[in-house]
Amino acid sequence: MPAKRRTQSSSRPRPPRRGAGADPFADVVAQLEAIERGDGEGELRLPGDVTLRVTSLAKPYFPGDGITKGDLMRFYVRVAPVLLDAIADRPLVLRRYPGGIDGPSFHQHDPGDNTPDGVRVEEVVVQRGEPAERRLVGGPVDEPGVALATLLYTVQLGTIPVNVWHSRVGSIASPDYAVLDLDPDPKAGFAGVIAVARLVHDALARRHLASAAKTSGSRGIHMLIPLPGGSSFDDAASLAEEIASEVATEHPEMATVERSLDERRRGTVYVDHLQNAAGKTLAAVFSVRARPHATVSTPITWRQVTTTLQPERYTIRTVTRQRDSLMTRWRSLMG
DNA sequence: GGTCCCC
DNA sequence: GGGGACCAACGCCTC
DNA sequence: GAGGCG
Repeated sequence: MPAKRRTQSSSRPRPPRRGAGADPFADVVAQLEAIERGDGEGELRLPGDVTLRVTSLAKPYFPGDGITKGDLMRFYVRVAPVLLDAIADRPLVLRRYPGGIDGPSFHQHDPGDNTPDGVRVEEVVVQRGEPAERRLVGGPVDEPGVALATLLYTVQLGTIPVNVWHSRVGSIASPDYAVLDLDPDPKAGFAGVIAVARLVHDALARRHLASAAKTSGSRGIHMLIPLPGGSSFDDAASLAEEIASEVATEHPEMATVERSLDERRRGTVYVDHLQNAAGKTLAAVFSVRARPHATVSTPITWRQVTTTLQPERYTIRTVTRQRDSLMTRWRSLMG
């Protein structure tokens, strides 16, 4: 059973707050709470006359933390003002955990032929010269009902992390960022990740390149480097390789680009530059990870990239409390 | 988690 | 209506 | 082509 939840004195949705903190989907949160308090099954009414059937909302997805499928859906609705922008027009790759994080999981690209009305499916040219394939695609920014339905449908299927392509339909061959994934050896720990992140940041700054950082939600940091329009995956891959190799060459005690676990020097941080390719995905900002405590990929500032930063402190619960400032932060980092 | 098929 | 079988990725690297 | 890796 889910953990005991505070009973609300009223089922009335909270009035939206003003400014950046406005909560345009408070009513959807309230609907999810009502359905979960009932038998866990129901029909969500979303903006633009879109509806979505949801089931099993009381099912524990993070059993050690009392976090249910309904809690996961509500979290995504609460960060939707930024998350929907981040995934708009991007093909989605599902990783489904139908029994929660302690059960089996599997990947899914093809959404099948029977997706509900209101959920966005597009024919996407996955590989140049190959026939287009059906893919779930993050809803367009000007259709919040479709965008929300598509996101929540993936969760309805048991998806936990929101994994998206680096490019968007309409310019599917052009990633809008390059990514470096900093992943510490167990001996390196997060202090090592922070040190290497600063080195990467400096290497980029020397080239007058901006970057944005977020916790991966796991043990590392994702660094995103916005690219000019029209950049290719080759452009992204070669930039990422150049930066990663430079840092690893200059600081072999701290950083490595060696992919083999056996060959990787202990105590180093793996600077993974190989994810810049068509069809590869990254956990979006505010994606929840299928890990204990429901950790969240959370924007961080350079002032915060210090040894006091503890990535495991960013969870569904803590990020919900700070969401207004965190959403504002990501908007200022990525425009 | 969803779908299809068969009892 | 219930139960059971079956389905659900991929790119890039090194060897 | 297989296996490792993410």
